[in-house]
Amino acid sequence: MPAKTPELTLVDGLFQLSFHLHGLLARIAGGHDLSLIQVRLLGILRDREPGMLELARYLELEKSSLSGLIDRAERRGLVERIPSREDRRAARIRVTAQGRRLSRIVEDQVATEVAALVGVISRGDQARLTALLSQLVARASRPVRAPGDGEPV
Amino acid sequence: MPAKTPELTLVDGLFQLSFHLHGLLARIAGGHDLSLIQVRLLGILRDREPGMLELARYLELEKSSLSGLIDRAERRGLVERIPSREDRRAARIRVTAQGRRLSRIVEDQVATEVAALVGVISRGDQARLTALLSQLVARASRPVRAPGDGEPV
DNA sequence: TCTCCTTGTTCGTGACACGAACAATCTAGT
DNA sequence: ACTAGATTGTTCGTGTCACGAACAAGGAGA
Repeated sequence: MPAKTPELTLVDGLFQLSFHLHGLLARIAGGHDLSLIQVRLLGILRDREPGMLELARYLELEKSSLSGLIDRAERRGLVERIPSREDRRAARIRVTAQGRRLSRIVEDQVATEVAALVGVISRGDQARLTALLSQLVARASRPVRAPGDGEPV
Repeated sequence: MPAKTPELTLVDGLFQLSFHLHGLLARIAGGHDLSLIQVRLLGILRDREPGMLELARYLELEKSSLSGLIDRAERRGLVERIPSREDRRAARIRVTAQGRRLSRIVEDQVATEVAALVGVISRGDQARLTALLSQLVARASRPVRAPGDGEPV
């Protein structure tokens, strides 16, 4: 493995930006007494009303981790447990009006800051960057497949 | 599904990629029983031997948070506290050979996976992406200064 | 009915982070 | 030299987040 290839610089750039964005998000969320995971939670609940297990899959958490997370969010009035009528074990998680409001505020603030950040490059470059990122994200969200694997049927 | 503004799509792309990279790093680190913060710690110690306060600044942590972090890393033989001879309160933190080895393994694995990820775009596009990221990172790493602030003396 | 599966909680453990309070030491002013 | 204050790092109590094991309750199929 050669030491200083152009790829390494790209890797560095990707991670530096990645850490910066995470820090930005954490800082803004923290300003509203929210953690990253809670922001993700509210984001997911924006257009869904999942059960605990479903929510655990979205967040890639164990179900046991979720109980406490929802407990704390519910205690703060951000979400509520809606008991299911078909299945008396189950509950659906719904974001409250307050949770939605808070989520919006954070989103707007993040969008503003990131817009300021990407404002340093030209419109055309922004479009190019968007296109490049789209390709990477598309690849990233596809499960890694061993070479020679065919398309799943 | 055309978005309202191109910026929003760019923001989404940035965050999706950012989360993916964080997850990738966390997954690889976890495979070696390391947390993200410990990987960062080892990375910083790669070419430094800072005191606790200096290290806290690098990691953006409170000094009290660091004691436990170093305790755990030291217990696992990844770092060691070197008592300073000039100042008997202070200690410098040094990565051990084992810590360096582990850090290398993680770095290589990450580099490999990210290289595979960026491999989906052409060499030329990789260079373009690197250039664009560099601009963003340069902007990001400049501290935001309030209007009227002078240079610190 | 009787079993097995599913849904969600509880409990114990541990990493991580913070602030307040503390001990030890260094430094400056007198 | 001596004292007052600053600096370095730890300890302690608190809280969030995450996990796995064990559990209760309800559903579903034989």
